[in-house]
Amino acid sequence: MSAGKTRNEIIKAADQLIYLNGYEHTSFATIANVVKISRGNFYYHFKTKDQILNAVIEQRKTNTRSMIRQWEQQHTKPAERIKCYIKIILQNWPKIKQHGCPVGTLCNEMTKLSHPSQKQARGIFTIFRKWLRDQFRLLGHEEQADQLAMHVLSWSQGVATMASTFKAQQFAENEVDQMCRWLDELTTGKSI
Amino acid sequence: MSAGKTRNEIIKAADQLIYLNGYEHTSFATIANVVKISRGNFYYHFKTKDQILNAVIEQRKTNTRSMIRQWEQQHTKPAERIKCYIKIILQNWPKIKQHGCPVGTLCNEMTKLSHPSQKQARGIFTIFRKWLRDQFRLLGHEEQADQLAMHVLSWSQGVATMASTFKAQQFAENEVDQMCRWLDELTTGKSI
DNA sequence: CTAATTATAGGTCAATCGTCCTAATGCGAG
DNA sequence: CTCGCATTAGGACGATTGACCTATAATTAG
Repeated sequence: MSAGKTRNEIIKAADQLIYLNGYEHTSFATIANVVKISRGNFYYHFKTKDQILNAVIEQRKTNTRSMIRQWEQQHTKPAERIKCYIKIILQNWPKIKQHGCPVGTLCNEMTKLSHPSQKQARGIFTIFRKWLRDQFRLLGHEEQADQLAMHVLSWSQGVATMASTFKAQQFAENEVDQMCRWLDELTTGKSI
Repeated sequence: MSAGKTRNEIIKAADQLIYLNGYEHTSFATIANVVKISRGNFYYHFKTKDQILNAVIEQRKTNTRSMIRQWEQQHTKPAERIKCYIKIILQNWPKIKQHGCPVGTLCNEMTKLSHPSQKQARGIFTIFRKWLRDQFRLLGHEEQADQLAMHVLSWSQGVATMASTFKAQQFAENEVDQMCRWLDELTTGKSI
C-alpha cells in the first residue's frame, strides 16, 4: 500500500522539475534521482513519460480547485475573490521571476511541441476561466462574463511573461495595482 | 565566398525550426536535414548549438528593426505606428495560433532553462520596448512612456498566450480592438 | 508458515543528442 | 596548371534519452 506514497512522491518531484526546467528538459533519470528511486521502480508506476505528465497535470488541477476553494472561504465578495487570483503573481514572485507562470509556461511548451496533452494542460486554465466567469456573473456582468474572465487571465499572463523576462518586480506591482483598480471601476458600474 | 550563403541558410532554417518546435527540441541533425547539408559542414560554420541560437537572435533583432522602420515609413502618427505593433498578432494569427509569439515563447524557454542567452533573447523585446517608449513620448507621455510601453508589450503577450492556448481568434480580435480603443483614449488625453 | 502478489533494483536496448575529427572536394591566386 | 586555402562530407565519440526486461526483496493473503 506504500505504492501510492511512492507514486505521489514521483508526481510531486515531477511537478517541481517540470515547473523549474520544463517538461522536455525533465528526464526519467532526474526525477528518479530526486525521489531516490531506481529507474526500474519508476517504470513500475509510469509506463511512459506522457503518463507522468498527465498525472502532474491532474494534480495541478486538484491543487487549483483546492486553492480556489480557499479563496471562496476567505472572501464572500466576488471582487475580492478575483483579486486573490490577480495577486498570485506577487505572492509567488520569487518563483515566477525565475520560472514564469506554471500554467502559462506549460501550455506554451505543449503548444510548441504540438503535444497530445495540450488539451489537458489547457484544462488548468479552464478551471480558472470558468471560476472567474462565475465571479463576474455574480458581479452582474452576465453577457460579458466569459470575456472578462479571459481578459483577466490574459492580463495576468502578459504580466507574468514580461515581468519574468525582465525580472521586473516593480512593473508587476504596477500592473497588479492597475488590474485591481480596473476591477473596482467595473464593480462600481463604469464601462470597461 | 558561398560560405556566407550557407551560413545564412542555416540561420534561416534554425530560425524557423526554433520558432516552430522550440530551441531545445531543435537539433543539429534536423537543421542540417532542412538545409540539405552534412553535419560536418554544419560544424564548420557553428561550433556549438548556442552559437546558432545567438546568430538566430541577432537575425531576429535585425528583422525587428527592419519591421519597425517600415512602420515608421508607413505612418507618421505615433498612435498609428503603435497600432501596427498591436495588430501583428492578427496578421500572423495562423502561425501564432500554432506556435505562439516568436519572441515571448523564446524568452519563456530561455528563462525556464536558465540559458546564458536569456539576456540576448530579452534584447528583442527591448527593441520593441524602447521604440514604443519613443512613440509614447511623441504622444506627450514623457514620464509614463516606459510604463506604457511595457503595458502594451505585456498586453500583447497575454493575448498571444491565451489566444494560442485556446485557439481563440475571436478573443484575439476583441482584445486588439480594446487595445486600439485604449490607445485612442490615451491619445485624446484621458487617463489610463 | 507459505504462497502469491506487490514493489523495487539495476542492467540493457536502440535511438538521438552535441561535439569533434579527418579525408575529400571546390576554387581562386600565382 | 598547380599550390593553398576555404568549404564540404561523413564517420565516430561518449553521454543521455525513453523504454523495456528480468531478478530480487518486501508485503500481504490464506
